[in-house]
Amino acid sequence: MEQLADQERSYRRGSIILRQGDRAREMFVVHSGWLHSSVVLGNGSRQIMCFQFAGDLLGLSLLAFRDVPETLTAVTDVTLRPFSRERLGAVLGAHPRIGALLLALTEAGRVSLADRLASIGRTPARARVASLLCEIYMRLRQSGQAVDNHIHLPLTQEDIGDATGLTSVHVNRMMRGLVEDGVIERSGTQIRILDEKKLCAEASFIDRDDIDSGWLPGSA
Amino acid sequence: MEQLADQERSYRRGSIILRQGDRAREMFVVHSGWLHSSVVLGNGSRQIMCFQFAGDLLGLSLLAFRDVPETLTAVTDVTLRPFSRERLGAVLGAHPRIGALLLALTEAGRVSLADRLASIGRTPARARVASLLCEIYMRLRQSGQAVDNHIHLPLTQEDIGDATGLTSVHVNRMMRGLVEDGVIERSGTQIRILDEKKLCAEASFIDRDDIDSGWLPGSA
DNA sequence: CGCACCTTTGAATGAGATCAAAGATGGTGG
DNA sequence: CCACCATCTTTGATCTCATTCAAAGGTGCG
Repeated sequence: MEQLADQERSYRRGSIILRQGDRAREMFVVHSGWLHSSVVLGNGSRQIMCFQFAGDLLGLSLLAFRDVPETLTAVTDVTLRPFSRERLGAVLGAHPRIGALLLALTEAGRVSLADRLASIGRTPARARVASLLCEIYMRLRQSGQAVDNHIHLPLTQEDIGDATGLTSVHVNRMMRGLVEDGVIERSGTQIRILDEKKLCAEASFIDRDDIDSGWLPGSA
Repeated sequence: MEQLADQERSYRRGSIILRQGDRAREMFVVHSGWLHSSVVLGNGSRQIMCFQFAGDLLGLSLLAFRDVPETLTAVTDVTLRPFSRERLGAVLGAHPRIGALLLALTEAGRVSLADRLASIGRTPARARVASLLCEIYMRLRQSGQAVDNHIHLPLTQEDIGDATGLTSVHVNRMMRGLVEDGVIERSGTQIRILDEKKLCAEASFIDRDDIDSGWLPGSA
C-alpha cells in the first residue's frame, strides 16, 4: 500500500521537518523514530499536539491547506519516506479503498486529539501527565515497542509540559508524585509502568477500540 | 454530492443525537441549526470539542470506531439528514474524488481542533473566550450567518466554559471584561463584534486558508 | 404570574505558575 | 579516558489566576 513513497530521508534528533507557515511540499510516512507536531503561539509558548511513531503519516494537513499549520519536529533521529500530494491523488483515484482507509485513520487521529483536549481542558495536572504517559504507553505497546511494562521516553519535562499545558516545574512534581505513589518507576529516559490500572484510572483514560474497517468499499 | 442522505429528521434544542459509548448506526449532514460534540469524563465534567453548523458532517467517527466517542447535542432545534456507512462506502467506491474531498474536510476539522487545543493549553482565560468567539464568528460569517458584525450566540456561559476549559463564573467575568473594553457588545443571545482586530489579536487567532482542492483526483 | 434557569457579584481558597538556584546527566572534544 | 559545558532535573518560596462557594438579580417560558 505504501509503495507510493520515494526513497528514505534521515533527520537528526531535534530537526524541524516542517515549520508552521511554510508552504507545504510533501507528506511523509514515518519509517523509524519519534516525532511530534506542535504550534507556537504569538506569546512564544508552545503546544504539542501529538506524537508520531513508525507507520504514522505526517503532514496530511497538506490535503486541506497550502500552508503548514503545525511544526513537525524529530524527537529522536528519524527516517521518513516522502510522497507528494499528486502521487497520493493518483493512488486514491485508482484505489478508493485506500481513500476510505485514510479517512478512517484521520478520523481516529481527530478523536485522539479530542481525548487530549478533554484531558487538558478538564482534568488537574497529575491526571494530564498520567494521561499522556498512558497514551504513549498504549501506542508503543500496540506497535511492540513496549517490553515488559517498560518504555523508552525520549522527552524532556519541558516537552511533557508543552504537551499537557503545564510548566516543566510542575510536570516534575507530578511525575515525582507518581513515582512516590508506586504508579511508575523512572531511571533516565526509561519508564516502567508499575500499576497500569491506577495510571489509567487517574488519567480518565479511554481505551478506544481498534479501527474498524469492515465497511470499506471493495479493493480495486 | 450529498444525495446520499435519507429524508430529513428533526430534533429539539437540547436533544442528544448520539451518546458517547453507544453503538453507532449512522452519520448525518446538518441541514439547519447548531450542535456541539462533547465528552463527559469520569469526574462528571464536560469538554465541548467543536460546534457544527448547516453543511457540516456529524458522526464521521463511525468510520473508524464502532462505539461513538463523543456525545452530539443539539444547541438549537436542528434538522439532520442521516446516511449510513454502507451508503457512503458505495459512494466512495464510485467517486474517489469525494473520498479525497472528505479527507481534506476531516483534516481541516483536525487542524481546527488543534487550534483550540493550543488555545486551552497555552493561553489565559480571556484569550480562550476571545478565541472561541472569534472562531464562531468567522465560521458563521463564512456561511452568511453573520450580519453586520452581529451574531446570534445560543450558548449559556456554562457551555462556553465547557468549550474553553473554564468555569461559567469565570467566563462571565471575561465576557464582561471584553464588553467593558469595547471589544464586543451583548444583549441577550446577540453579540456584536465591535473591534474584530483586537478580538483576533487577544485570541492569538489564526485565520486558516480556505480548503485547497486543486490536487483532487478527477471526478468519476 | 411564578418557576426554572441563567447571569452577575463578592469573598475565600487553592492549584499551578513564576522566580531562583542548586544538583545530575550526558555528550563532546581534548 | 577524563574534564568541561550545556542541558535537564530537582527543590523551595512566593505569587496569581482561576476555582469554589454562596447568594442576589434577570429573563423568558409555560
